[in-house]
Amino acid sequence: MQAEIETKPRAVEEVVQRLRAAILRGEHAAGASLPGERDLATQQGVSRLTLRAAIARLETEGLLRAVHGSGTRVLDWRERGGISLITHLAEVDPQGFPALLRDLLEVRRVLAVEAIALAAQRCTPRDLADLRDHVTRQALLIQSPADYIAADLALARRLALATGNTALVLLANTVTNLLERQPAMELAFLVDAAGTLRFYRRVIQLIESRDAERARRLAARLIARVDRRLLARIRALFEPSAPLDGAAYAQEVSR
Amino acid sequence: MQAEIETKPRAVEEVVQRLRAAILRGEHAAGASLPGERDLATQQGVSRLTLRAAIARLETEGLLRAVHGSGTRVLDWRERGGISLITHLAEVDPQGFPALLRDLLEVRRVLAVEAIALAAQRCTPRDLADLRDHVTRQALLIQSPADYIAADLALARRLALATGNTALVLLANTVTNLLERQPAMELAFLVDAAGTLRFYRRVIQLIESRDAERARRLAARLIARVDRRLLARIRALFEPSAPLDGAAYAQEVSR
DNA sequence: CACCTCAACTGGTAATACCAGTTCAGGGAG
DNA sequence: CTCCCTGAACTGGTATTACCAGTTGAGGTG
Repeated sequence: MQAEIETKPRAVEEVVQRLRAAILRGEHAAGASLPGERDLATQQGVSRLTLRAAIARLETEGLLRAVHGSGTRVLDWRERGGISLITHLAEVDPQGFPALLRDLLEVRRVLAVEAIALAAQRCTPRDLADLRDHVTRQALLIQSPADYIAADLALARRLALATGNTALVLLANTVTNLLERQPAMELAFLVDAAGTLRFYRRVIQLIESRDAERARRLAARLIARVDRRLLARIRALFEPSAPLDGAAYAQEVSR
Repeated sequence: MQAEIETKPRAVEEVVQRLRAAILRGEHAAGASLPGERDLATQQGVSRLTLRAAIARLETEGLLRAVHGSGTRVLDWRERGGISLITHLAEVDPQGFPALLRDLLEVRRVLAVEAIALAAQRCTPRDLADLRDHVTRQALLIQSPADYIAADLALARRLALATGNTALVLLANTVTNLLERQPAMELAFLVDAAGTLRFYRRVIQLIESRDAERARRLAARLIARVDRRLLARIRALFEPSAPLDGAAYAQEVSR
């Protein structure tokens, strides 16, 4: 267990976060032009090179568009912003967390249901064994939140692999890679780790049945119920208390 | 119409493509280390700076992981690769295009069905008007493939916005941003542009009905049929002919 | 033999100069 | 006066060089 608690944040990373937060907060209006790279670099206290690296990343996130000779314009994140923004939106507006989680769960539900159905239809015996192994090993990590979460995300990747659908695999990777680095959202699943494990075991049973239609039907109900409970708990946490930062939230959620 | 036919590819872009293709082709084994940045830069004929920019992008795509002091390792794209790889997988293995398209359609179907249902349930009158406007305007572009595709992708974004689900909006943006730059896959939809427009009009009717459950049921059937037809045509195109490059493929598809 | 240390890797930043598109004001031709 | 065209002065893109900062592992030291 190589404790990765305090990885010193790189300069680029800090600039990215500052700029991203400023844009999401609307301090740079959509459509407006950013200051020139030379100015912005000194303004952020880094070299132009580092500033450029930051801009490049924000470009891939769909927040900026740099045009050679013209300038760097701020895009409307609702029009162009990529899925990687979803965790950072919660950072900018902590009160919006429950709403974002609801949205994310709505998407996860339909994707998970389809994944389960496809897996029931196409997964290999080896895929199935992998999934079973994974769940039993994850159960042992229930005391260690960080490892548990990592295992949880890895399980999602396994399920995607079991579908034989490359698009689903890549999509799962995109989201899990994201949550691995910004676990704030994934932490929500710790509110009922034991229940989640039972849920996984029933999902595996559905896949084992090899009946895609039945799996789809039952999984839809099952996940809808799980999501409702999860969301209710999260909303309850947000009712009385003040806005939470990541650490306090993690502590509260994991009890 | 500012003809954007020949935008000179930037150096970074070329390096990214070469490295990505090499990795996806397996020329750099997963888990292995890349040559040092100094060596790799001279080897690729660019400065170390440019090479670093390329590496940074491949990191966000989930193909590489650079560790300060240690080196840059190649990741297994099936484990970590993000959704942005889906278009490039087709470039590396043109024969796999129909399979990838099938996978992408399977995912699109469930997301689109859910989006339609959510839109029927929550969209504002303004959202609905936007959608209607968009379809009528898109119909006028049927003769101009590039514009038609752009409009098609924009419509997907509008639909996502109409759901009021932020996760869905960002996900739609991620995929459409991708396809805008690498239209190879989106071109498939040109095989039946007229049919697609009819399809859109029926979708809007479903949303207008404001009956989420009915919309979900009918949309699922509708999309399944559209996808089957589309896939059949694409497979037919790939049967007799040799591997196609982008231009030839576009010409063939749009007739 | 175990431990520690240090040199030689590795990637990360900085500073500077220059290349290459875009823009737009200003001047000349009609 | 209008139009076009040119060119300086922006903008982002690349190259070069030097140095900082983690990692690693071989070799010295207890």
